[in-house]
This record gives sequence, C-alpha cells and structure tokens, in this order.
Amino acid sequence: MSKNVRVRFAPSPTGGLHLGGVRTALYNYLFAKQQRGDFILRIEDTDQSRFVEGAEKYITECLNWCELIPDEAPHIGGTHEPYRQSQRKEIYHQYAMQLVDSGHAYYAFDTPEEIEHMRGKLKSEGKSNLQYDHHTRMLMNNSLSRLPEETSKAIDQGIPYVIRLKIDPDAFIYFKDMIRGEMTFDTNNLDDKVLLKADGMPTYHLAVVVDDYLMKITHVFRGEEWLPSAPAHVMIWKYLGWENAMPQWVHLPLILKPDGNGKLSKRDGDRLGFPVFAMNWKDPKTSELMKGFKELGFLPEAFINMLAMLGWNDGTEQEIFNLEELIQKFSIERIHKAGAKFDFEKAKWFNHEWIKKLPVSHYSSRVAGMFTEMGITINDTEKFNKILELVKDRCTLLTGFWDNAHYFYKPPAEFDTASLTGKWNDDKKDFFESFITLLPGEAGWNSSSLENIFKTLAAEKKIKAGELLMIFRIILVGSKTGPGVFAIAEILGKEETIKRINLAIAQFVALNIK
RNA sequence: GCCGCGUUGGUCAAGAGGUUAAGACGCCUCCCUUUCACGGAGGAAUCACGGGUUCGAGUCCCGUACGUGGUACCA
Repeated sequence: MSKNVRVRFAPSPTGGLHLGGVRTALYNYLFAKQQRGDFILRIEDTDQSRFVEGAEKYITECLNWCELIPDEAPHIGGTHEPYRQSQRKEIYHQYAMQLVDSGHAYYAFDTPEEIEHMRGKLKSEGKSNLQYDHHTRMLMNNSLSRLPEETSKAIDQGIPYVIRLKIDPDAFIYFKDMIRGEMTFDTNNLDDKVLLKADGMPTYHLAVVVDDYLMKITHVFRGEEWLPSAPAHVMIWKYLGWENAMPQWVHLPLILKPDGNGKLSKRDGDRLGFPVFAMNWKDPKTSELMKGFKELGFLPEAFINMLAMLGWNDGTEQEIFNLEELIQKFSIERIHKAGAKFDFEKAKWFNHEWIKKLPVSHYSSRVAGMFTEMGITINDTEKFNKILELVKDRCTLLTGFWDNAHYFYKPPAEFDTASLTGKWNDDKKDFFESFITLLPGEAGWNSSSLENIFKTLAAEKKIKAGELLMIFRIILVGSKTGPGVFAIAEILGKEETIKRINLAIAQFVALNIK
C-alpha cells in the first residue's frame, strides 16, 4: 500500500505572492489532487524581523482567487496544527536538543562580529572556503572547542547562543531529485548550518525537516534555489533518524527575468511594465502598491494556465488547459530542467484565449465592477452580456472591455475628425437626415433590417455604402473601429441612435468638417 | 572565489541515435471583413562551442564558454 500523498506550499509571509510562488503552489496542488492526496498550506514565519502584517491573509486570498484551496491551513485547520511555524517553537527546540544529545549538533556562542573576523582572516590567508564548518569549528567559540563545564556555565549565564548542525566530513550524500535525477554532494563542502537562532526560533533548515516529518509530507516541491541546501536537509533527516520517512525531492526550475539576468523579482514588474504579483499588494510599511495580475484584468483560469505551461507541457500541442485537465495531465517527469524567462506577451495571449473561450456570464460581474469604477452603473445584465459578447474578441484583458464598450453607455465625447476629412459633405449630411426619418418602430429594430434600410437609401441617393458605413460608425462610436455598425445600433436602440446622429451632424457642422 | 544546476529560433517549447528539427507567442505578407478584431493561408528565425563514442549525434561522454542559483542567526 502506497503512502497517502501529502504536499505543502510553504511561503513566508514577507510580502506579496509572486509568479514563482503561485506556480510552486500550483504544481503542489496539481500533484496532490491528481494523487488524491492532501495539499497543505504552512506559513514559514520564523524570521520575526521580516514579518509583514497582512501577508498571510493576502497569500490565502491569492490561493482562493486561483482556486488552489488547501486541505489544511492556518485558517482552515487540520490534523497537524498549528500550521504557523512561529507557533511551533517548542517542537523545534525539542528536536534541536535531540541532535545535540546525539552529537549531531552543538552550541555556538560566536557573535556575528567574531564570525566576520574569522571570514576576514581566512580570506587574507587566501582561503576560498570561508564557511563555519569542520575546518573552522574547533577555532571558534562553541561547545565542541570548549570544555563541557564551560559550555554549561555560559548557558547558565545567559550568554546568547545558536545551535549548529555538525556535518561529518569526508562523506558523500546521495539523494534523488525527481527532476534532475541522482544528486551527489561532498560533505566537505557543507557548512555547519545554524539550526536554532539566538532568539530561540528555528532556521528554515530545521523547521522544514521537522515539519515535513511531523506533517507526513511525501513530496517536497520547491524552487531550485533550495537545491544547494538540500544535502544539509538530507543530513538532518538522517541525524534525526527519519531517513525512511524522507520525502521525494522536486526542485522546480526558476522563473527568470525576460531580459536576461536572474530570477524574476518584485522590482522587475515596475521596471519592465508588467505585474509579478498575483494580486495587488500594498506594502503596509511603505504604502507602496505593487500591481497584480488580477487587477490588471487577468482571469484566474488564464493566470493558472499560463503558469502551468511555464516549465511544463503534456507533450502534445495543447496549450489551453483548465484546472481539471491540468490535474489529470500533470506529471513531474515532464517538468523542464531549465529556468524559463517570463513572457508577458504570451501571458496576455493566454488571457485573450480564456476571454474568448469562457461564457461572458463567467466574468461579466467583474467587468461590470470596472464600469462602476469608471462612473457607469450597469443595471441591465442581459444587455451588458450581449455587449460583452459582441466585443470580447478584441479584449486581451478584462480592463479592455471598458475601452471597447464604453461607448454603448455614453455618446462619443469626441470624433475621429481626421478620418472624416474629405468624406463628409452635404450629400452625406442629407443621407443621414433622411435615414433617421426612415427608422422603424421598436418591433422591427434589429441590425439586419437596419442594414437593409441603410443600403437601399444609399443606392437611392447614389452614394457608396462603404463611405457611409465608416461615417455612421464614427457618428455612433467616435472612432472607426469596433464591431459591425448595425449591431452597435441595434444595441443602442432607436432613440439613442437618432440622438447620436443628430448630435454628430451638429458637431460636424460646428467643426466645419469638409 | 568556492559549490551546485542548466543551455533547441527573440520568448515558451516538442524531440529520449537515423525527422525536411513539431507547435505556440511575438514579428512580417496575403485572404476574409466596405473598419478594427476574430478567423484562415504563408514567411523570416534555432540545436552555445570544441573534442570524442558511433555507419550515423540536438539526442550519449568529456572539456570550454555562457547563463543561473547558493555561499546569512532570510526564506
């Protein structure tokens, strides 16, 4: 019988959730759901100095927006509570002590200055390895270099200390990464990582291992930036005697900046003009607002789809997947090894595809909200949806609906007069004045009958329909782009259409367009 | 510096020794549409380099280059 799959997404609440974070959460989620396992949200808040108010709430809101709902989480609960590491302090302390007792960890009393001094000294001696490790530890101030009595005395006196992992030299650590295969590390290159900080909090290294063990995590999906410390984690699993329960490692490739160097960071969004956060994030300390994909007009379906494809594909030509399909088809074997540069153009393409694919009713209330913000209240949902349906092909972002449909709710404020020059004359004016007298009653008000009347009249007046069509469009919309004119007029209604024709004629005359 | 990881068009990528090296985004041309978009048809553009192994290498091995991550009492 195979173990029940349990995975965790373990962000630290230090700010907004960016692309890479959401993708890690997504891959965790997809794998868990595919294997009918559990997806756990654990908050890694062991660094009190970096704690940011509201970040945890923001993270859960992002996951909700993306529909990546955890089975266990701080706000949901679960059988392995608590899910915030800051509330598990004693647990880590207990295991740190176990490591000390078994000789795999030790007390270290060095101040940051002393460590700095050691590094400086090593450097001046031309050493390239400046680590606190088996080479240097006997030279430092710790329970290994001191007599036991001295150590207990220092502890009793309340001298601050950390607990460090004691890495045994001259050995190799082997482990398998599900993306990269067999990994080998020489323990001589590993340092004695701090396990427990002077403030009593664990470092990430101790906390992940302890929690992954206690929470029965079977697969660890995390960014590739963790690969160099993975051997230390494996050592902790061993030293704690849990080697048989060790999870499978899945180190995900990084999401890189579009323009070359480095992993995508929060700053790149501003610099290159695209969001890196899932949703708007306002830093409580600086009040700085970082834009989010959601507010920019992304659909969660598109956001997730785009992220899933950044580093994974199912081997076919299919690119558009919904969550359900992703759950079915996701496979660790098909995750790429190399990092991927983020491409905002492609991200927008995914959104466009989803806008076209989904029924407008799926997002019309969100779009209506945007109209409200622009000062137009939508009362008639049916009509609104009809409008959205008419223009959705030309909207890449949800915010694009405003640009492409606002004219249905207010007459054009200005006209594309440049396109009118040379086209507008008294004959055309006469045509539109005649046209409005021919408009049918409400019952016959539809685009095809309108088109009929329009073209018959044009033939009678011996004017080319093409030129009239363009003018008609400018009259109704203000510009020469958009869906079919008669479809626009149909939605506008008879009164509004007549009103706009009169208004435009008056304007054209006033502006003396020829 | 040291230690890892990686490298197929500008970008995302298929490819598991024998292919005319898919497809998508973006770009360009044309068609459709009396507009724009959608849709359709085309086009330009790629295996980082050097050595092996092999009858044969984008695919395997070794080097080099480049990129990237780590090197914290941050995660």
